[in-house]
Amino acid sequence: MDAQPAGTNLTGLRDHNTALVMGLLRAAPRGGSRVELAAATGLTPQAISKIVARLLADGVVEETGRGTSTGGKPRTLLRLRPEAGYAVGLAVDRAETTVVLGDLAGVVRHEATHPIGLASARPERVVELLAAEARAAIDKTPHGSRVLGIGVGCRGPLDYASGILHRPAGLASWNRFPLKDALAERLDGLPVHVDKDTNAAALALPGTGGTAYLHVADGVGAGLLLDGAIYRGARTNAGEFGHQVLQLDGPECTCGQRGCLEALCLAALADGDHHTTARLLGTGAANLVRLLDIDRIALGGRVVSAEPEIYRNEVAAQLLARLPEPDWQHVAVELAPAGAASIAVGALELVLGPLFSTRLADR
Amino acid sequence: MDAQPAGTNLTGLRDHNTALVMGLLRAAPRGGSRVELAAATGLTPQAISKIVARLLADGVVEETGRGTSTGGKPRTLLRLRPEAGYAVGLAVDRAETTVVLGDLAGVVRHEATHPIGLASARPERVVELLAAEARAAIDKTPHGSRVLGIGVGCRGPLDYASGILHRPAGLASWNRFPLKDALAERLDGLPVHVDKDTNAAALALPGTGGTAYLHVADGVGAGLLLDGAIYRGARTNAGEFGHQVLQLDGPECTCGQRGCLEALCLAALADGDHHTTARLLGTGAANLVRLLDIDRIALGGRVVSAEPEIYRNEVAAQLLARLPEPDWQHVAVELAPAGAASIAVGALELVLGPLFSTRLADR
DNA sequence: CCGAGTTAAGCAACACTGTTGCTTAAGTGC
DNA sequence: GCACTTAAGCAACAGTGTTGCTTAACTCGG
Repeated sequence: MDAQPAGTNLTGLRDHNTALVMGLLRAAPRGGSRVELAAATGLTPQAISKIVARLLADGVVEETGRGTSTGGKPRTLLRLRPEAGYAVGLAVDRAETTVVLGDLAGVVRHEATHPIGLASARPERVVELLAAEARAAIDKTPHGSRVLGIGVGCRGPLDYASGILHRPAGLASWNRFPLKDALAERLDGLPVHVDKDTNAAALALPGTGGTAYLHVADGVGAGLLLDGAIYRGARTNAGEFGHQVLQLDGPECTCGQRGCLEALCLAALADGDHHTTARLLGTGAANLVRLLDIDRIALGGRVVSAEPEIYRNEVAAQLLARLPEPDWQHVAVELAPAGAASIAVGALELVLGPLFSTRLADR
Repeated sequence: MDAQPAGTNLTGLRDHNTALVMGLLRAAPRGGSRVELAAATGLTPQAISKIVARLLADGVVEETGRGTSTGGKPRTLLRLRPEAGYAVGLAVDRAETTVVLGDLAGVVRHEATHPIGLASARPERVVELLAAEARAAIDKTPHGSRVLGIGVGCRGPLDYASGILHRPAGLASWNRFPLKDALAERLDGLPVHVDKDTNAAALALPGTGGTAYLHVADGVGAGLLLDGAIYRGARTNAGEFGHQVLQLDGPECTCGQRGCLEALCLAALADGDHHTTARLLGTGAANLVRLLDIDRIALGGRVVSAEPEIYRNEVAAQLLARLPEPDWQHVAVELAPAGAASIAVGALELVLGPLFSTRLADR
């Protein structure tokens, strides 16, 4: 008789509804009103008034004027006060790091790239430099600002809960390195979240719902947004999209199998054949859509950025050809914003996301 | 500004905690105590006492004696009163239907199989017969019992929310048939849930957490239990495990692709080659494990039941060979209980499950 | 121009949740 | 037999969203 699920008390109830309201306001950049919030949450207008009053007192929300009347008193427009909180997002690659400072609304206030990466030095030294970069970003905020935490996107495998890396390819010295705790220690206990770069990139996508982000660079990976949240799996290592076998008797892959999607793609890329690579990616995507019934696919990564239209068109074409009912099973294929900055923006979301939605049993 | 997520009030809070307590008691067949419930939920003992008092008054829970003392007053043992509620589970196949009557604890009180299936007659007539079978099962309950609802497991595709079938293979007359509403209408509005047979089979598995149930019979499908709940996807049609492409230039499949796992398996089965079929299944399972980081796989379906040990051993062997770190990524491979009864038991769970856990934003 | 109608938002009292502080019940162990 | 320990209940409480009503602010028709 023990389990994860926790009971909830009045504090939890309040926090849940408050997060819900904040989330709705964030999703409405033009500003929402109390009435709309009441309709969207199912709570009474009076309850919303109380919640909003607390948020106004905390300086998290502000009134920005009046909407147009619909026959009576016009609605008072509300919006998040972006400067009520800041977060730092890091995209740590092998050779360089992109740092982003974002406000509560997720808008990037500052961005920089530095030649510090996982392969730059010993882990302890790299962490020191990363912490310094994070501090520098924090120093850009107005004096006395609330800093909510730091999100880091880097290559996996890693354990999300503990923030410990697990044998990252070609980076033996990082094996079992507690990146999360090491960073937190050097930043006075500021909350730190470390996730795979593919998950961070998926979080940077606009919109919500079910989406698979497919990443093609040195390898082929995926970030899965299922029911609006990153799906991580039992050992927080889900998303190994590239090592699905597509050709039983195919070429050997570094992972030990034969005919992995990644091995096939990299072989085609060696010939500069983006069309074949895209077709293979589309085939893998079709497998994924059928298994998970996902209705949106986003493509990103260095390779995709080289020939974005080829990838978008070819993947869309493969899905159309391979799914028996393209109208019922329609899948939107999009290009994700290019570059490491979007990973850093997604890392921000690791910090900000929990403020805007709670599952109400998370604590 | 609109979305699914609903705000929660005191009623929702109470229902959430109540369901949590009931769920913990169900999971502890030997009986739990108030103290244990408090520890497991994080609520205060007093709050648990109040919740338990309500459940005792409702007759849903009963005290069954005292536990052993640990130095002080012994704990009062509590357990669910199984006869506090009943549900009916139907496993509807092409040619026959298994009906199960289960109590609140999920124990089967009555079971029967009838030669009525989707292909037996026109849909309207079949629904009439199914409703009659459900009524017959309900009549086995003591007079005045509370009947909670009916769960149905049948072949897909179908829409879980509306309970409408969508072009089931070889059953054209059932296309777009509103099975859920038709059954509910003939059963005086009793709650009805209709889900794919593979999802029902997954729900029948003991234990919780992340599990993939792989089903091999006429076709190859899967039911995905992610984070303890059935994952259904955007159009509630997730689990199309059999139509993943494993061999790009393989034989043609009925779905229009080439080299689907299902096509390869069926070809091997035509030769009676269970070893090859099992090996292919294991390859597909490895793809799935890498994508979803699942730590438990259950095997079922008519074909598996014919040679269960071959399938278990071969799938386990494939996973061991194909996952680079068998200790970190250990996957338990089990055999699911055989037969249609287990699908019917899982269908029960469609009704009972929501009583024992709520996501607290489901309404 | 003005009053009726409409819509938004606040005030006050309320119902009901889990919490807190204390008491009572029912065992163990020296 | 008494001190100690653990379980469970009682009573008062803090704080949530709800209900009923009032006030604010705008539209519209005559």
